[in-house]
Amino acid sequence: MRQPVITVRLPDGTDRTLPASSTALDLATAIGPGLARAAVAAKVNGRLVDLSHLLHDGDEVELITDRSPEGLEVIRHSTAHLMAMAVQELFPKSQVTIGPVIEDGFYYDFAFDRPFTPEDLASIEARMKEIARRRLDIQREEWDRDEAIAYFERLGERYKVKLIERIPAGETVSLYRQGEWADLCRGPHVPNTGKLKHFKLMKVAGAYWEGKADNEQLQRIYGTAWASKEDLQAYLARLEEAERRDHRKLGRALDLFHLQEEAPGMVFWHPNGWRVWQVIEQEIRAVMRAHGYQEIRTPQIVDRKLWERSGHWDKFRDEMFTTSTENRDYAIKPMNCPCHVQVFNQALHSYRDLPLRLAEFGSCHRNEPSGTLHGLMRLRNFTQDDAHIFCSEEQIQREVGAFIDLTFEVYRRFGFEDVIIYLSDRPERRVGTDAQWDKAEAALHTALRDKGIEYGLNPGEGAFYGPKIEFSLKDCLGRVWQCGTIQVDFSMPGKLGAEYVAEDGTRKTPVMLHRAILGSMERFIGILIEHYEGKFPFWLAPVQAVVCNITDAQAQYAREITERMRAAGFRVEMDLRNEKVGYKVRAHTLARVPFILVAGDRERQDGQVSVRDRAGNNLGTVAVDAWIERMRSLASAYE
RNA sequence: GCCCAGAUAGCUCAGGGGUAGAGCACAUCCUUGGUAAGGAUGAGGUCGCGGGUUCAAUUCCCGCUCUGGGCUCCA
Repeated sequence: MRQPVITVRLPDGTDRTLPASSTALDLATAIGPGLARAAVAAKVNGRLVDLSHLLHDGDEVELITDRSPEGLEVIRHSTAHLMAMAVQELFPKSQVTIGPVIEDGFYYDFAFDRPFTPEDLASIEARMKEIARRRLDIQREEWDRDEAIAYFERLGERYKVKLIERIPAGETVSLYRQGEWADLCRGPHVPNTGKLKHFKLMKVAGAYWEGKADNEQLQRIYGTAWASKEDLQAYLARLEEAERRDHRKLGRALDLFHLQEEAPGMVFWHPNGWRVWQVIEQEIRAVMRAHGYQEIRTPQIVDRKLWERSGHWDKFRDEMFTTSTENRDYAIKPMNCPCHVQVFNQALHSYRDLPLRLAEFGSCHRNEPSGTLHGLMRLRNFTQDDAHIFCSEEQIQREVGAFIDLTFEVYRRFGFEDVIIYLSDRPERRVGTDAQWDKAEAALHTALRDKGIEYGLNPGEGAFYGPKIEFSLKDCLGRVWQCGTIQVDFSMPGKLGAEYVAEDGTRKTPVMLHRAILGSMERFIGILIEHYEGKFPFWLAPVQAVVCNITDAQAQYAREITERMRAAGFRVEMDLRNEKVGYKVRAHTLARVPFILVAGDRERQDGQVSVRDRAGNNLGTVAVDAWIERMRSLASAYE
């Protein structure tokens, strides 16, 4: 009698015939033992499933190996389960909650009567290795939803019960079992704990149940997992590299700035850091002027009444620094817009004045929660490259389009090509009419689409006063920081009495666009430091060149040529110390000075300098005038 | 703000119930040396702040501040 068979189709279009009741793993084995070893899951008719999944006639099957991104996710997910099992073996009182895959790894949140310590982490990791060696089969089980609830209730797993209760009654849920331990999970998982080899637990942290701050706090353990030892090592090396780029370390090493206890979240800029700031500020100032902005300056401390009128007092009182005299209360400004409206209001404007663009390097103070402060990236005192565009509704789209172009131009100039863009649209609580929101959102969408820009959508994440576009850059650890933004505001101009006279002689309220390109000057400098690993391009470098003499005999010559380069507008220092030239070269190379100019007797005789760059290349000996020309061309090319 | 960890010389870090150590940096002297560290000598610390335990605390305990990693938040 003939055995029943099924035929499945592989991704390359070929068909394969297998005995009925074959699993995905059987298919892998049939194709080759290497594939069977490497396979961690399968994709059947587009759906990710376990290797134990039964195949049917006509299925389209793709085997997922540990080399594919999906396979890696399966490994990480299974490693999260492995960790949870290890934790519960070691700490039977702990309760499991959720354990998702994240970029580069996974985490699992536990409820436990005490926090996990770093020592716990080591023993958990050791137990994970041990369970992996047990080579437990990981099996999928289908449970009735109510029976699953009963099961986890018996185990005292309150959080799992809550999770399953959200699944409609009567539905089937899946559990994955490895040995005695099982967890509610959609899957798929690797077939056996023995497949999990290259992982490391990274850190413990608190995290709120369901991500809500008033819920109980859980213990989160972060881990990383990879398909191979090499990948794991490469990842750990990447973290070390990130540490080398950390703007806080480089800020100290390059003497750019410091922070200290007496002024938490506020920066002390050192001469080198402030030079970088000044270059950036002058650059932005020039760009603003060229694009029709007028720079202004407004007060730091403003009567509370203005913040009440703008609505900020109501919403952000706790985050505002305040001060008072005998009979008046003030707030140190947390933002510039109300002040800019005051400037706008000092004249009766015609529609002919619009769009009116007012810019300010506005220093703002916000009393951010202590736990959120982070180097230059998140501060209590920061300076925005802020501007407000007062315009009519009809002008929104053009202004947004022009701003997008400007933003990309500026980012490119600073060396950033990788920009992450999100559009946030109307939240539930909002001001303005639906018609206004329709128009404003459409203006933002259209402006982005016209430029052919890819962007994501954050539904409902807009400000209460209008939709916005946000432009973000990444730091050395891949953390994303918002820099640029443009926000449509229907609310504040009206609240603060801004008006213009329209063509027909009636008074109208302008729309206000809040916008910033760099966002916070401090944050942007932090990202720049990490992006360049402190090796600022020539035009941005705090010290662009250092002149080093070889012996005292060239000290006077070194002074002369330094002065000439300074007179030409360059930031040049000299090092006349009684040290060998090798010592000086090393010092300034480590300080990331773009060019080291050695002036010895040979150079002095011919009016030259010997040029070496910070990468160690010898650029030869050139006449001082020629060198100044070379610096000019580098600076004007933003190199 | 919440959870965990940390705070020792200017910087990076070691140490440990009996008032402290390295490297670099700094100062002085010798050396005038051609592209990543020349040599010698020296100075430098209320061991974050406050309280407790102890004959004795920088070390152990508690509180606070700040920093770091997360969580929440971010006009």
